[in-house]
Amino acid sequence: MTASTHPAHPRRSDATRAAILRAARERFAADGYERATIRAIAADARIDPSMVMRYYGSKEGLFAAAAEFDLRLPDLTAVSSEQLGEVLVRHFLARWEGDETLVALLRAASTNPGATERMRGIFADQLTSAVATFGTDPALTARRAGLVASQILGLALTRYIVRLPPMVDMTPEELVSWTAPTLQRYLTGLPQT
Amino acid sequence: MTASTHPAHPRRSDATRAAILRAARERFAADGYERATIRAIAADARIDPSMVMRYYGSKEGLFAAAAEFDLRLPDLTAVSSEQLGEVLVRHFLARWEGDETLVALLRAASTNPGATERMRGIFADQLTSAVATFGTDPALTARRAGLVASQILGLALTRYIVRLPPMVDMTPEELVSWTAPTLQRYLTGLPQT
DNA sequence: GTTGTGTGTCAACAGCCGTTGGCATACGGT
DNA sequence: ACCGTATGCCAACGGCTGTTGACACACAAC
Repeated sequence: MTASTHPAHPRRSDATRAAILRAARERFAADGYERATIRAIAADARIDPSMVMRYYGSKEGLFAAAAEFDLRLPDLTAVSSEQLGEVLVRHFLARWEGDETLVALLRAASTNPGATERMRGIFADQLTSAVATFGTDPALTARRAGLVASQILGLALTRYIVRLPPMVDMTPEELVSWTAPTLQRYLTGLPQT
Repeated sequence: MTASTHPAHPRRSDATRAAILRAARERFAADGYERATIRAIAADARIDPSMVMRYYGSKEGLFAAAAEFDLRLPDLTAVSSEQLGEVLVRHFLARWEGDETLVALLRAASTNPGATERMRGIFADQLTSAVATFGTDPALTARRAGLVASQILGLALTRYIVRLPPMVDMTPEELVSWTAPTLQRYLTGLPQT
């Protein structure tokens, strides 16, 4: 976003901006929105707190920048219909383990209204539209996506936030093999009663 | 706890204590741990903030009292083994809809370490021991309980915290019919791979 | 070299927070 | 009627927070 838009004028402060963003993501992920203070984030980035204000306007603005996120869902039309569940869990797990942005967003979503809405938007928009790509009953796609979100977010909550021992100890592959059938049924199973 | 232990000496302040606790649960459920201020809770209870300190010692103490919770899981040995999932979801949904304590605990668990540990304890102890009552492979009971927790907590997170529209709109019975088979498989299904 | 602009530091403000101690009042036992 | 105790309010403290404005320095353009 920063360097790519103005390649001729790379700002000297781009490194600082990036350092702030990285520290912010760490703190938000570890402490949640209200406990993560601008002073602590600035200290992590070895910079004065006022710089954060200058570059991101406010704490809300900083969080908005730090929680920018794209699920990068794969093209589900290219997946055989009986493997949808497995592909989805595997993708989400990889996305979660490799990027703390989602953990930051999830932690903050419980207390910060803005974060809640962003989380809701991500899963309502990106996931629902992905589910809609393969043709099922349009009236059902929304709740199929909602149910998938409930299991995916429950997985993340118990593994990364609450850290329930069995959920932490299981390997990604074990988690996939247990939860893939669940998602598969939510996605393609017959509507229940 | 208060009146029952000393039935001969009902404190005159029991009503105040209860009012504080009720207001605290509401605020913690609505705002989370850090945004729920003692001043706001005291105002809701129409009382001075210092009273909260006198009766509960500190904000942590107040939260500990407000988040006291028992899942009251039914005796699963009395349930036919193919109905375990349905019974469990129905019980949890009823417990969640009727008592905001769990929502308060869940909201706080994302940011407050004490709340996280309590949540972990509740689901690790109460749920695991309930799952252990009907005889399955003891080596698997912990992860079965963990998986059940992931779907149950994911349900609560998407319905009561993030408020994903499809998860909010579904009736409890619809939720039961969709998720009961999931829990059933986590509880009694064959170990995957 | 001068000027202008971007980058960074420092000190401080106002506000809210949890928490404390003192003081008034009402109650219950004798 | 008296006294100890419980209950409640009030004012204030110290600390931390997001945020702001003034000031110092570095760099690029001309």
